[in-house]
This record gives sequence, C-alpha cells and structure tokens, in this order.
Amino acid sequence: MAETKIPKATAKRLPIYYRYLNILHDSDKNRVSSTELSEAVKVDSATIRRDFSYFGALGKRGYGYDVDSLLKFFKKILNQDKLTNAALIGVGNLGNALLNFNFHQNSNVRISAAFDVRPDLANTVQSGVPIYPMAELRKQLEDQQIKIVILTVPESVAQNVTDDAVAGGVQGILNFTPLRISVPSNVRVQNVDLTNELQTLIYFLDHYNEED
Amino acid sequence: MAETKIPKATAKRLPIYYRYLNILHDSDKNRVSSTELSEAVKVDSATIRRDFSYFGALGKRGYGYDVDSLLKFFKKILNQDKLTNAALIGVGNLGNALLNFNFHQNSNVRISAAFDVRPDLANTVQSGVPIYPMAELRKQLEDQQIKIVILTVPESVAQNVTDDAVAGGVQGILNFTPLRISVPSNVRVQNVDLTNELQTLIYFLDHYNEED
DNA sequence: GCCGATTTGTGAAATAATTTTCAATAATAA
DNA sequence: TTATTATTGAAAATTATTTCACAAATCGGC
Repeated sequence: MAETKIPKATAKRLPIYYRYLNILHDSDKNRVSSTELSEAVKVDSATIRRDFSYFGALGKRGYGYDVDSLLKFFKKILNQDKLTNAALIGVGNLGNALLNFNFHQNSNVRISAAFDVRPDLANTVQSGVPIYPMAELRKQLEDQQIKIVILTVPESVAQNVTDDAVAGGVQGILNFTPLRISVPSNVRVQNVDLTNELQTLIYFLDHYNEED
Repeated sequence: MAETKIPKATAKRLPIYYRYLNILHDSDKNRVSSTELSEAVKVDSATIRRDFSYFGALGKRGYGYDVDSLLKFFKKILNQDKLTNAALIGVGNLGNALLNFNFHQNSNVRISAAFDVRPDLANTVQSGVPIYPMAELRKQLEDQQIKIVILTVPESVAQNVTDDAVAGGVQGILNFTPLRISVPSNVRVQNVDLTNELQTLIYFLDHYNEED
C-alpha cells in the first residue's frame, strides 16, 4: 500500500513541501529548484532532492521541478485531494481554539464532530461543529466512520477516552495531553506537547549556544 | 557551557523524563528502573539508559534510579529551578488559548507579557497577563529581559514580527505559524505546526499500515 | 558473608538520516 | 551548433541514533 517505505524523517517533511508548493502555485510560478525550495522551507537542498527521489524522478536535470505536477503529485500522496473528517474530543480551552482554528483553510481536514462531558455543551453547535456528549463517543465515531481524533481532554481521563476512541475504530490520534497514551500497534499517535516544546527550547538555549 | 553536547534526540526527551519523575515523586515512589520508566514514557529502556548516561552514572546497578536525586538533577538541567518569563505575540484564537493554558502549572515558564495589534486589546489584562500594543514589542522585550517568545500571529506578519523580536534580544521562538521564519544563527526556533501534524498523521495512516 | 536475582552502563552492531560528490542532462547564450 | 551554466539523481561517505547483549555492580534473603 505504499511506495516502498519512505523514511519517517522524509514523511514528516512532505506537508512542508506541499504547503510551499501551494504558495508557488498561487503566485503563478511554474518551476522551482531544490535550492530555491531549500531557502523557503529551511531544509538542505540535497535533503530535498533525496526526499523527492524516493518517489521517483520528479524533476528534470538542468531545469528543476515543475510546480504544478509536483503539487498534483504531493496532493495525491498526502490525500489532500479528498476531505478527511476528524473528531475533536474535549472542548475546553485548547479544544475551542482548535475548533476555531479551522484546519480546512490550509488543508483538507475538517473537524466534523466534537465531544465533551459538560452537559451544557452537549447537543449544541460550536463554530459550526456539533458537540456530542461523551457517552456517544464510540457510537458516533463508528457511525460517522471517523478515523482521526484530536485529543484535548484533561490528562486524567486521557487513557480512558483513548480506549473508547480506539474501540470506535479510530486509527490516528493527535494527542495534546502530556500523557503518553497506550494504544494497539495499528493505531498511530502523534504527540503535541506544548510544555515539552517550551522546555526543550529552554534547554537548547542554555546548553547549545550558537548553532545546532 | 554544556555537559559535552548531548545529542539533540536525547535533549528532546528530557522534559518527558522530567515530567514522569515528578509524577513518581508525587506518589512517593523513591526508586525506578529504566524498564518501568520505559513503559510510562514509551521510550525503549536501552535508550533511556543511554540518555541518562550522557550525564554520568546516575543510577545504581541492580537497583535502578533514585527518583528524588534524578528529579533534582533534571530540574537543574532543564532550568526548572528558576522561573522563566516568556512573551506571547498575537492574542487571537490560539494565542488566547495559550494564555489560559498556563504553562506554569506544569513547568516554570510563565507568560509575563503579551502583544497584539488590536487597539481594543492593548493595555488590557487577559488571564492575568498584560497586553501591550505591538509597537512596544521591542522595547518591552528589552526592558523585561524576555528571551523567549511564543509566536501566534497571522502568517503574513510572522517574519516582520520575528525581526522585531530578534531586535529586542529574543533567543528562542516557539513558532506556531506555518511560515518557516528566518533568524540569525544564535536564535533558536521550535516549530509547532498543527496542520502539518495532522497531515503527517494522515500520511502515516495511509502508507504505513501496521506498526512503524 | 554468600547466592541468586536485578539492573545499570556501555562497547559494538545495526539502523536511520544527512551530506558530499559528481556524472548526466537540460536550458541558454554565443 | 557548440560552449557554458544550471540542476537533478544517485552512489558513497559521513554522522546521528537506536538497539543488542553482557560484564559488573548492587540488593535482599538466608
């Protein structure tokens, strides 16, 4: 089901490339070199060429890459040619911000359902997204065939909620809680830990003066 | 200024360890093995031992690690024994959520100043944090000696604001915009790109069925 | 004090990711 | 047409990170 396993490091860069290709496209550029891309996305040009080459020969020597065909290619690869529905669990502080954030503007991901324990939120609509009571989590995920959830619940309930979501058939979790949740091996977790990021930043500042 | 250069990959895991050590400490455990830690933080135990070993022999063979002394050690390393002030630039959707988020609960980072272009926000206090007009950015950063900023402005102004912040002496930037900002080599940028994370997750789901 | 069970710390091996280098090719200028 | 310049793709070299596997140290019970 894949183009012979792309390195993880490469996979993580694909959305970055995709995004910049869109910008080029919108400004009517029709060719781009790895050097030029490198400037914009802050990735070494050799790394970019290497990344691209995993997918075959996408460019032309002496010319560069054709923006439109590269864009079309990555759109396909990243599944951005169809809409992906995601659910948001936990409409608190951060959850609310993400509801407003509207991923849809930049990508073909849409939060199509949200869940919260608070009774006053259940069965309302926030930022155009229907909020369901937590008790319906599993059922709604199943019914709506949602494969991706964004987890913005308090840490204390994160594992329970995760188990429910997994039971509902979820395959990918964007985990905003600091808890390292446990999931079966066929479920993928992407952690976004804000406190962590800040602490790492501070560590680097204190211990890696100048450069990397 | 460092303990002979810790690998970057290790540095990124330090806050994860630190966090779990706090949990152990709070539940009055006084020893922990790399295997036990491994379960909780989802990092291979050999990797944990290797990570720790960069700082010297922190454990005891046949025993494990002493929670309190390890905690004390990491607290020092991560600068969590002093309060670090940060500024938040852009009090919009996400910015507001982060103001409420209160990093201080889990770490010794505090947002002590925020900035926004909107005149009705300037000179108010939101979630206990004073909001300054954008024009004062450089001056306030200098006066308050703030070295870390959280960037939650629209992409279109991200580079300009960054340049201002750098002029104000900032050394670390937690960048929530999708733009890969340009900074001098002595300034460190940590990118948190939510759309990216979601797209990467989708890519993994579609192309890496079962396991990594 | 001795013995068996644990568990670290670390060389060495394996794996992953980046960077260098350069031949091949395309575009452009002369 | 031909020479010059730009640029990719890929092999090789390098660097970074993880994992294996085991000797050495420590603990706890007897």
